[in-house]
Amino acid sequence: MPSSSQPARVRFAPSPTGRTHLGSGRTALYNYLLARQTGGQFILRIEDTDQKRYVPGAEEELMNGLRWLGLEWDEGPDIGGPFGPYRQTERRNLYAKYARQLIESGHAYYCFCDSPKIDEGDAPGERHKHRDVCPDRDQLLADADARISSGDDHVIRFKMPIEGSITVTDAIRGDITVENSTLDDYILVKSNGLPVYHLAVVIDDHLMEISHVIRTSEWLPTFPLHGHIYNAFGWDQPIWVHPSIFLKPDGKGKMSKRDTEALQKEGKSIFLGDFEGMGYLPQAVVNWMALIGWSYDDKTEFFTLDDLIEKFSLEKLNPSPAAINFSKLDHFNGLHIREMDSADLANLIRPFFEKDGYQVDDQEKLEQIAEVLQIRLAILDEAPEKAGFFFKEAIHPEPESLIGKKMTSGESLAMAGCIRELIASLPDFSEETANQPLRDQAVELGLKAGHIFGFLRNAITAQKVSPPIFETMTIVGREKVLERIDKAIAILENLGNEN
RNA sequence: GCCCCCAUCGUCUAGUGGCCUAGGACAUAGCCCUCUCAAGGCUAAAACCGGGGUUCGAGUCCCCGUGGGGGCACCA
Repeated sequence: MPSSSQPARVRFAPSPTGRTHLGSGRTALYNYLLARQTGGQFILRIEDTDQKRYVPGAEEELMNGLRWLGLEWDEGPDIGGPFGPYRQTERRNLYAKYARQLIESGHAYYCFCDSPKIDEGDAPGERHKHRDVCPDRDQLLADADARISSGDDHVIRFKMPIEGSITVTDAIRGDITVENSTLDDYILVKSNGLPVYHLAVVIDDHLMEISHVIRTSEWLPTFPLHGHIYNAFGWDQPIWVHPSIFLKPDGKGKMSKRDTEALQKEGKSIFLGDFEGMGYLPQAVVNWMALIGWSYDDKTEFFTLDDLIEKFSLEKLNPSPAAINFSKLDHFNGLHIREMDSADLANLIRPFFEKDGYQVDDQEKLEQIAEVLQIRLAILDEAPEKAGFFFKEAIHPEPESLIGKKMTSGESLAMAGCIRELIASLPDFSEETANQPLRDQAVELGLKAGHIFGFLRNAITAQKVSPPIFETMTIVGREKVLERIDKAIAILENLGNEN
């Protein structure tokens, strides 16, 4: 059931201050889903009013990450749109007019205090409220204007009502009422003339006709302020939605820089830009993220992006904070790998083989390998360790691995000879033609089929686990299979000579 | 410290007063299948934070505790 029948205009509005996290990915996803479901627009807006924290390249990584996930935006800094510009620093001239409007209507004031000094040394708990000490709060506008024209440094602050309360409504939590006495005269425009988030977000969301603001619960504490600003302008508020934040895997707090680094040491990461290289599918990441804080029903968990567009609903968002769980991502990745076309899988695993130094020049072979790997892979990254032997010129099985359970090296050698002869003598080589004869051979030798398969596995792959042996041999090819058996025989002979 | 939010298996969750003897999924263990490994199938263990109300009846509503989380910048 759609959350809203009206087309939603939603935005994802990150600030380019660092690498893009999973949490941002999920926020973007929810916005995207609502837009697509209702036939509305998904807008990308860059909130870069803090030049000090600006990180070059962050914007590019962000866009790459969203595109990798499949979240294409309809309006944004790179593609433009009817409500542009979509980068706040490019909108800077817009904000002054609105700030002045707030001042003239008595909802804001010029403040000439040196507030950093006022607060200096105060512990957060002891910090007094600015509005209780500010001498400029009730200054005549004419006087303030005179000081400004004489060049006095100033900021613009919201004139928070001293009494009363405000009620704002969050779509997943309901009404939230806060006493104005617990709020303060927040800065709206910095002394450099740029607006802070609180002002810019309200103005931009209003001008861009945003219908739903979906952002994480970190914004809940300043949510009442945003409500006040809307009221001061006399504007209608959008529908507010604050999905909960992600907690680190142990559930104790959100990811810190230290946690992030620790995670990377275990080969994991919460940066969107890292998932592809780690071997995850965007479909799986989307599926996984969507389900941290949202659910469809009591049993369905596998979703494609299209499924999510159809099934997503604001009503099923969960208000409580949720720990991220990488083993579940692995599981979803496996599910999505199994769902895909094996030729596509081949192209996806290729770079992982190449990264490990394998020469992948035979596309047909790669596709056969992909087919065999498809149900055995949870993470693409595992492909080389499971199937690297297919690309090796020569393999080196451990001598002991060629000796069957409860068999001597001599018996194993004899068995190997019989197997070699049989495989070489087959008119045609395939599972159909080789399976039964090999099993018969085992019986003839008084052995179990497992002995023969085990020997072949070790001789051909030099691994104790591998894909099913017939599929493996088919891909390797009879010629190379015989070569490797010969090598194994030589190893066994050598072993016999030593004894 | 102050403000705000949250509270069902280890984790993600279903549950909107009787359908709950609390359902699903991941992870864990066992079994089946089986040439190894997977995949798949079956099974097991595993939760309503506590106390008060309201009600014929509470996981579900209210209050208080407790616990967890977030925020308290001329950052977003």
